[in-house]
This record gives sequence, structure tokens and C-alpha cells, in this order.
Amino acid sequence: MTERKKPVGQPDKRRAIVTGALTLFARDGYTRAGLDAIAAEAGVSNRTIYNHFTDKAELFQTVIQESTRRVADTMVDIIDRHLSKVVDLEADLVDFGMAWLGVLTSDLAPHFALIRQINAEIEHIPPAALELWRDSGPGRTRRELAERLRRIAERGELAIDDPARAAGHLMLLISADNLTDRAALHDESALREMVAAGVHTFLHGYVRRPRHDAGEQ
Amino acid sequence: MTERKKPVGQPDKRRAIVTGALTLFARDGYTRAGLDAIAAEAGVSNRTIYNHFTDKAELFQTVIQESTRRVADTMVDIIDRHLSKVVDLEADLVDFGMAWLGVLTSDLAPHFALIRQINAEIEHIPPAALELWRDSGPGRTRRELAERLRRIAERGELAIDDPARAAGHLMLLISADNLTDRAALHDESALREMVAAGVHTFLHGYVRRPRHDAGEQ
DNA sequence: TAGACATTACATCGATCGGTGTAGCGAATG
DNA sequence: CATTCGCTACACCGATCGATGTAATGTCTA
Repeated sequence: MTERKKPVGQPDKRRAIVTGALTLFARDGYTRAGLDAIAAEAGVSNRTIYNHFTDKAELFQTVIQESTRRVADTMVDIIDRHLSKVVDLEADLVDFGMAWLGVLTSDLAPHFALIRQINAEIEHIPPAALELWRDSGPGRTRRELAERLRRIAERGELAIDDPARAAGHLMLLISADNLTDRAALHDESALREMVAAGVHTFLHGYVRRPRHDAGEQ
Repeated sequence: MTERKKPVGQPDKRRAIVTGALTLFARDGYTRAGLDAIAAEAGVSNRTIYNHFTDKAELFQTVIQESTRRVADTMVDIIDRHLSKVVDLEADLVDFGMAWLGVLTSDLAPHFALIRQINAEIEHIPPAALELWRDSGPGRTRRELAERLRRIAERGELAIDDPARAAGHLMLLISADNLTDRAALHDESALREMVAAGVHTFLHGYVRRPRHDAGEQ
């Protein structure tokens, strides 16, 4: 299981195959994406794919791993860049959320279409591989975000019992409307309002409480 | 477009086809689910399917519509049953969340696998049909939940600017861990803790604020 | 230069699948 | 009883697809 497979073939061809496969897997899904189409997209012969990968399944797994790795790196980088030094918590969280959402529309966008494919075929994926992916992908970013939140809480700005759960809540709230209205992803102002609302809920919730500066009946 | 198609064939056969198709579409996805397998699952001949539906695509659309309708009805019912009369807001929201999550493990469970299939093939679905589904499915439940929250806010228990957005936040927070750990869906106590944490975040957020009963520096 | 290796185009195989045609069976209706 | 209609079983077609075989071309290196 820990065996390291020696790379065969030219590495640039291999990368072209993987990126082309990512494009088509993301757009058409595992079953629909034909190997001929992938080969054409990668500018590579059909036969070359089988020189680098034994199987369509192995190609798919490789695509997932490499794409997950890259996206997780990006996410962790965003977390570190925005939440290492916090001066205005709410404003910094909003900026962080905007950068976070920016990834969804970047050149890494196909990855998230691929994630939806994975979620769809989740019943057909061996649980071990699934767990491995979760741990190295969303799990890793969640742990990183949780650690940052824990430190902020340590300084007394947040009251967090379970940092991992809080991180999950924050990630959900930041991209809340993304799940219901994907068109809003390209409207900058609406996007900022969504993030601001999510961050506000994350910090303050919705319960009405008496103001501190003014008396209330 | 508004034409009403007269039903052909025996209605019980038709229902068997639709429910069988739901099972296989949910498990295997649109492409993988073969018509022979669907026919076998429904206890029906292959040819009978084409007596009731012109196309595989039309069968799929029918399955989506009927399943969406049933689930939305259930959801709306849960909302009305738990949030019409609220005495203890936080406790009632937790109970509501538990009932909400209960649907995910009920006999309606295949529906949500079908939703994942839709999300995966979202690029290949005509936008009009997609909008129609969103409006009659999640959109409808969200509007219903938003209306309940608006009334609660009117009574002064919640401070809500945008009820629709608040409803979205609540739905996300209730089933937060569902997205990362589906195994927890069958542990009653862990499930209740997840819902309680989500509701607590929805109401109070995470920001640390001075207590009302005790002085703080 | 010679040999090893990667890539390519092309042909092919077996399997699956969506969809259709056909003939026969059974039940309900008149 | 005769007709109609829906269901079934079966065979079949055309297309797609994953995967392999093969022979030729190109490229890098010893």
C-alpha cells in the first residue's frame, strides 16, 4: 500500500493528461467523460494515457489527489494570510471570506465541480479512499481554520468550545448563498454582502439582546 | 409547455416505475442507471417504461419532480409543526432541527442522493428546469422557514433583517456536520449535540461579550 | 550511430446501453 | 364473444466506450 510507483513517460505529458482529465471529469463526470475526449483535451494520444495510468479509475483518483492538494494548499495559504494577525475581527473575517470565495471563481474552479461529482458517486467510492481524501482536503483546511480560531479565542475575542465545529460553521456561513444561488458568485457587491451577513451571524447570531449603550424596556 | 399529458397505462405500474427509478437514479446516477436495471427494480418490463415515458430524460425529470414535491411537503409540515407556536425558542429550534434531520434518514433518504446527482450534472441541466426545481423544492421550504422566522422576529425574540438569508443560515447550521461526516447521522446523541451547537451559533454566535449577571473586567 | 523508450495513429474486441419492433398473453369492456 | 389495451418476453440495431494490439515515428542517451 505504501509502495511508491516510479513515474513512467514524459512528465509534461502526464501533467497535460491530468489537467485535461480534470477539465472533463469536472464538466461531465466520471462515467460521461470518455477517454478519447480526455486524450483530445490533453492533446495526447489515447494510448499514451494507458502508458501513464493503468486504469480510468486510477486516472480519476490521481486527478482528485492532485487537485485536492493544490486547492488545500491555496486555502491554507488564505487562512494564514488573513487570520494570523487580526486587528478588527469582523472586518478581517469578511476579507478572509472574500478571498475564500475568490477561489471558487479562480482557475481552481473545476475542482469544485469535481467535488460535486465525488459527492454524487460517494456510494461507489471505497471508504478508505474517501476518508483519505477528506482528511487531506477539506479536513486539512478545517483543522487549519480551527487552529486559527482557537488562537483568536485564546486572546479572549471569541468564546469557542469546539474550534473544529466553529470552523465548519464559519465555512458554511461564508458561502451560504452559494448553495442556493450560484449566479451571485459574480456580483462583487452582492457577494460582499453575503459574506458580511455570514460573518455577522457567525459572530453575533440572531437573538435579540439588550443594547449596552441604550436602555431598553 | 402547459399542456397536460393524459396518463397512459396502469397507474400502479407507473408509480412502481417512478419509485424504482428513484432508487437507481439516486444510487447510480443518471448515466449509470440502466433502463433494464430500473425495469427490474420496478418489477416491470423494459418495454413498459417506454409506454409511460417517451424518454429516459423524461423519466428522470418526472422522478425529480415527484420526489421534490413529496420532500418539500414533508419539510413544510415539519416547519409548521415545530415553529408555529414557540415557547422556548432555543429548545424548539433544536427539536425542529432534529425532526429536520430525521428526514435525511427516513424513507425519503434516496431523494437527497438524487439531489447530489443533480448538483453534479448541474451544467447539463437546462436553466429553466433548474430554476423550476429550485423554486418548488428548496426555495419553497426556505420561504416557509423564512416566514416563520419573520413572525418570531416580529414578536421581538429575534433581530432579523433578511428572513430568507436567516433561514438559509439556520438550515446550514442545523446540518453542519452532515457535510463532513455522514456517519454521525446515525448516532442520536452526537446528532443532537450537532443540532444544539448549530442552533446556538444561529442564536448567539461566537463573539465573547460581557455577561449580564456578573461583572467582567 | 545504435539501442531503448515514449508517443502516435489506427484497428479492433467485447460489453453495455438506449431505444425499437414484434408477437403473444391476460384482463377489462362492450 | 369480440375488441381493445396494456403488459411481457425476446430479439435486435446502432452507437458508445474502455481497453488492448500493433506497427511506425520520433527522441534522448550511451
